[in-house]
Amino acid sequence: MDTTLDIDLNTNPMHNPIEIPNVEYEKVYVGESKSSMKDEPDQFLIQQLNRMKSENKKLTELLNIIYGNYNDLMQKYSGDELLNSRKRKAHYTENCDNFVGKNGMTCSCCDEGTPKQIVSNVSKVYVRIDPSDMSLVVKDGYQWRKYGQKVTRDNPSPRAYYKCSFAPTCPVKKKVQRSVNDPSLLVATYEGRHNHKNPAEDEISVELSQGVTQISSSSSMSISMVEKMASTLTRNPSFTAALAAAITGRILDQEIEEN
DNA sequence: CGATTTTGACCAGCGC
DNA sequence: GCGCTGGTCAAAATCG
Repeated sequence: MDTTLDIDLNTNPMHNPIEIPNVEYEKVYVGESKSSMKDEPDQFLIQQLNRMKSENKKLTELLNIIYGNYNDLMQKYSGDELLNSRKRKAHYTENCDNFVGKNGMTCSCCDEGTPKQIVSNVSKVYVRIDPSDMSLVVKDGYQWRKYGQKVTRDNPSPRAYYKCSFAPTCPVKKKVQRSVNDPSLLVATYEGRHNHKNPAEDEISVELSQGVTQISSSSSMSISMVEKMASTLTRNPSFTAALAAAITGRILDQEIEEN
């Protein structure tokens, strides 16, 4: 059974059932004259900031909804293979699973069915890949160094072991292996949390700031430019990966707070 | 030439 | 204690 859920990273906020103040958005970009924008660049930036805050709030709400849906889903799948205990006693408790589709992703975590001593920074990410693709590579925005590969007993496909390239400063490790049931699904298990920024996120924030600078300095800007930016970002695998990482990080933070 | 990957050896936990 | 297994190490090979 395919448990992968897809979220379309579309550029149209109204696609989302949660309403985002798009009217205001259009007013800012289309309705205002060039001169007024030139006269009040600060006000324009403040409006931009407020709009982004508003969208951020909506995204947070959406995330909470996804979170709730995930809990429902995990209750149904409490006996699922994903939660099977390892033969070897684990020194951690899995507390977050993430699902990443090829064209989008959803994420949630905090399995209520797992033992209660929780809190470790272990998460799973599922990546849909081309079945003919034999590489065990999960593009998550971080740089990894492979330090081992093993064939495990319960899965004919090899498991690859990676450490963060920033090791030993950054203690994060990940294991990547094809799903035993679905060879087109890569299962990446992350252990620990990065103590540095995601290089891809840095890249994206640079792109974004450049874009905003370009918009605010342009007298002939249009919504198409914004759409183009959004399109560029959503087509960028690093962006979607970084988004997944950011969401995972947020959820883990929430989990730690709750415990 | 430095960084990364490959791969066999080694180590430790677990069940019997 | 022994064998099985997952995880890690480290030298050699490969890559850019």
